[in-house]
Amino acid sequence: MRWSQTLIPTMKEIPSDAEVPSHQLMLRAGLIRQLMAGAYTYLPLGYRALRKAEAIVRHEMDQAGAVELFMPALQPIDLFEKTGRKSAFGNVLINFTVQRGDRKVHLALGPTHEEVVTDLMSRLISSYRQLPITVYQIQTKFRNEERPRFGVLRTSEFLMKDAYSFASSLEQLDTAYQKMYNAYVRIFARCGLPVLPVEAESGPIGGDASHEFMIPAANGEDSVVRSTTGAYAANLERAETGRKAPTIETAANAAAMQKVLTPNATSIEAVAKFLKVSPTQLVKTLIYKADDKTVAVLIRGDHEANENKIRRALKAKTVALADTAAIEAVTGAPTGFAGPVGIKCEIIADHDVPLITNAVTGANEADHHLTGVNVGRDYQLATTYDLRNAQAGDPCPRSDGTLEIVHGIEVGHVFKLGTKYSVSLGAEFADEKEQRHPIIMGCYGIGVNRIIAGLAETSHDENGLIWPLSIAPYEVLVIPLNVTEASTMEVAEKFYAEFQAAGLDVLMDDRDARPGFKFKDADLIGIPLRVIIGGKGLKEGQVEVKWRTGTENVKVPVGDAIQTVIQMIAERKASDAAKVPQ
RNA sequence: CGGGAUGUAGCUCAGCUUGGCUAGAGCGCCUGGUUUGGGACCAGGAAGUCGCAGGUUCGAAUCCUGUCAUCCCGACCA
Repeated sequence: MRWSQTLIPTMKEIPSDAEVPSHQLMLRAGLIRQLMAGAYTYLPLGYRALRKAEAIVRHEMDQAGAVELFMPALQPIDLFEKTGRKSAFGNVLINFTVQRGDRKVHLALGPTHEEVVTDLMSRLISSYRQLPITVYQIQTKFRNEERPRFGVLRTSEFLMKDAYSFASSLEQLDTAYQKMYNAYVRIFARCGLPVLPVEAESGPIGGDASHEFMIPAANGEDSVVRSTTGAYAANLERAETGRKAPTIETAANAAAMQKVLTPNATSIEAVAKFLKVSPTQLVKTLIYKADDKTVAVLIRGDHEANENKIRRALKAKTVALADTAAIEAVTGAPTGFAGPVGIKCEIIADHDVPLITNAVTGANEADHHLTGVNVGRDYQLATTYDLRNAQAGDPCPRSDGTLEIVHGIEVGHVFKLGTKYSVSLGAEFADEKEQRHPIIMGCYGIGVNRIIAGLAETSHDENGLIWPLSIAPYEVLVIPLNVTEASTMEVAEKFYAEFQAAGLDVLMDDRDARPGFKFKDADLIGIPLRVIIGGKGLKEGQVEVKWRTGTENVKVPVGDAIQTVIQMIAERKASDAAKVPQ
């Protein structure tokens, strides 16, 4: 492609609306333009990169034995009503009614395709002999994000590769899951993305039933916990603290319990400040409604409760903070003064709570707290649980390392669904004894746009983008320094034609602009290999070749240059491919 | 949905506090010329419903009210 004949609107200045690096660079390099919050046009350069990512995803899905199909984005709302996800998605699900003749039809724009694919397979699968099978598509998804942000990282319309596996046994599901997991590792490696697979909230099957693939990045929306030894990585929602259940006994130096006046001190900070003690000395007593039961959850003052962990510890379906009436019913006091001593409900505690000697807790009485509270003497615990979010410095649950917290961009997710959708949509198969069972499913998503945005976010320098060869919109950029010089253009045109003939993706900057201007744009759009033709070099019979990441220009005789460039690209491809795990 | 900020030319911004003639600059764009190895220079030129609506006023980019949009923080995120 000739630069003058395509549309690459580079910008010298940073658009004021863009804050994160990927957004700034993708705008400046002419990859995207915004239509509205959360909706972006992919300009020619951006679309080429997106399609390259798409091609890698498609190739690896095919290699993993998944079969491609294409489902409608437009979906009937009743499928979502059957699975309960109309209310689960709430406002995120874009849905509306349209008039068809004399009736109204209620439609949704697919935020994902579990319903559609399960409905489809329920009609197509009848026997265990047809299983297992994995299908996938690459398609635009729609979600009415409450707050689209970070440019292209979080949008209301995005390209997703979604795959769904259908199995007749847990063993088949495990195999399908592992194939997808391995394919994901290869996909991100081929895209040049340093992803971290982390354990994620896993839903009904439990165990290692869900992994997210995270790009470590300062602007990532997810918090990821990882061990310094590399033995463990998990989403903060999921991460174990690595703490063990302590022996529950009253400390030898337990002080007497005292009731103290703490007017209007209802928060941990206020109480700590008022009594001049560290928040680590306090016990937070959170009153939860677990299904229909009211429960007091004890967490150390400086820790954050994790509702998923609480729900699992209580074996409840749902947990939510209790309302004021329920709190007053068990504490006999207004909100903010709950404590374990004398409370009228079940108590569960985090591992770190009984370790606090002479704790400060609420007194279950307005404007009062207790000091010198000790487990075993003042309140009783049978056991303790992991109920809080992990923190930096916690021990690693799998090794002798410690945990640290990093931010990450979620670019992929693999998930063992189980039978949630097949049960609600009646997708069943008959086994060899003609017994009917719900099909066991898995789902596997990749945000294709996030591959591009993630690269822009993490692979750049002060001059612009740095694309890996596999995703770069063009592999080679030919720069004739002066397009008004016939001798320069003769060489440039020959190179351009020969590179194309050799199957390289080549862009030629044929604009009548000064060299410095072209170099700045070249750095900005980040094409991996640059061939510079003109000036003194050409008089000496040489052209210059430079990697975007390199510091040195390599001078090559004009006659050898075509072969040299073709070879450099081939070698880089080979060395990139060698880094991809089998 | 709660909090904060911003809307003036394609982009970055000034002008607004204290209302006053034809609304400015840099970059970009067009024409001509000189230039040509890290975002050139000279001369000329085009381009703006000052987000939108209403109000106050002799007079509004500027003051008031409403509204829309965008960005950031938080809540939310199968």
